[in-house]
Amino acid sequence: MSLRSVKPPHETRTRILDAAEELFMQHGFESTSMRLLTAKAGANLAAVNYHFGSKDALIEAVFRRRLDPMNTGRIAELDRLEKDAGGRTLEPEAIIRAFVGASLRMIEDSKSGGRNFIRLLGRTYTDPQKHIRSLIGQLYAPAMSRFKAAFERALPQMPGDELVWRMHFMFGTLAYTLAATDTVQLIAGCKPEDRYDARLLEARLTAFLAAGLLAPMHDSADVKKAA
Amino acid sequence: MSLRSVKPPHETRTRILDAAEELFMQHGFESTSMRLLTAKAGANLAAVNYHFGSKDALIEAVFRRRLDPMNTGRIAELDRLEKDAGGRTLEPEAIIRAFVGASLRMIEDSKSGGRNFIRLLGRTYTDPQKHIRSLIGQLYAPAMSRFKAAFERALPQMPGDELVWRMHFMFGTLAYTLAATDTVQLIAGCKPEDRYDARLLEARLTAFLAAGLLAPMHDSADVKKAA
DNA sequence: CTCGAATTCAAACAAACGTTTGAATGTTAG
DNA sequence: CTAACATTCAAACGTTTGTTTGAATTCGAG
Repeated sequence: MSLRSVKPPHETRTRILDAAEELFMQHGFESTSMRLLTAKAGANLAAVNYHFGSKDALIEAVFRRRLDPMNTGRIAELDRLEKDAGGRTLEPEAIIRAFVGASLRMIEDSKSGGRNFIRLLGRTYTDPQKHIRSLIGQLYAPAMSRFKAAFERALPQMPGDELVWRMHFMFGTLAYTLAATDTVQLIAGCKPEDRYDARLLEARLTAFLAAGLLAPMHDSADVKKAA
Repeated sequence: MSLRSVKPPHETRTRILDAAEELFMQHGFESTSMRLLTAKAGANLAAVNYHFGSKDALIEAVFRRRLDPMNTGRIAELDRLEKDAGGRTLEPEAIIRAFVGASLRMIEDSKSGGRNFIRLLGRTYTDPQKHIRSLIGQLYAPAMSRFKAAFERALPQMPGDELVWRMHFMFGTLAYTLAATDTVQLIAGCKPEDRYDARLLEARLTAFLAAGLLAPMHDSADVKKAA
């Protein structure tokens, strides 16, 4: 009985998930073959089908493993904020920080594959395959409705459809910022040194999002007049 | 000599590009087979390799066909704005409108495949394959540096790295808004009726982006203190 | 140790992939 | 018409894909 035999519960299962996370991020779902994946995981080719059933089921497992804890953490953080505030209404910026903080905290974690996952996730919101998008949507639904309710309380004067759009814009900014690593940075001729100084990025991102969320309402008369 | 024989210069070439645009948008690059693509275009399986050389070269041609005119149009619009303004500095919101306008105008065009292309484009900024991202970056480079210079003139007090980040956020918001069709909308429980009323969307998007661009600077002391 | 379940393994499966080939067809100019 | 070129076509190429199989191996409980 060696020191290492402390009974890892699903060792190869976990190794496969880690390898999948990294390879899916690097090459995408289709371009990652089971042969490359299992080789990287140090497992047999048949291991994926044995442990997960199919490649599609593996993809689903990759997202469930991280997304469920991440979003329950978001909700818990929001609950904590509201409890601390007593009856007072929350600052919109505090709600934003609770949402983006969960993503940015995961990006700092380069030890486990959190960074890989966040970049993979950001790209998957716009994946061509409908069943993948609907899986993501399903995993996000509880947190999203919870945060929408919080924003509605914090911004009672904002029309419902306007809030939905501004949440959409905010979500898009976050997703793209985390997923796109070089495209615009290179174009703008910027050194990517502080790219993932998460604290500085959080300050910049939160300032941008809060201003956008609180932007003065567009004059709908202008829109109709111009039409 | 029938009426139809008015000598279309590259009929099948164009049909292939149109079919590729739609199928790449629906299923992605890898999941779109040459057999399905050529069948939809009404061409022979070998036609793609004959007219373009390879599947990768076809992908490149799909982007070049639309992206080059779109970005030269952006630059021309910006030139026009600056000429009309004489020596006065432009409003940041006007610069934003010149940039997003080109995308939104193309989305209104459902006759030709502009709408398909915009959604495909929005997803491709974060494509896993590096040579695809670098192609996009190369096609965007002239417009991007031109708009960066315009923003620098309009916002002389903003530090350079802050401007780069805020342009990155704006670009991401636009890209995601155009590419993501259902993910967040369904989550938020919103009817997608006015999804592509381009005029209303432009008003909403411009208001959000302008506010974000002009957001009060984050206090870097806060960032360092918290660290 | 022994048995039965869980896991790993090498090998093979049929299907689909992008690409190439060489002949057939269509088009244009002399 | 003929010659030369451009395009289309059916067929086949060699790889690679995700998955399955059945035997070998490992492992934990009686």
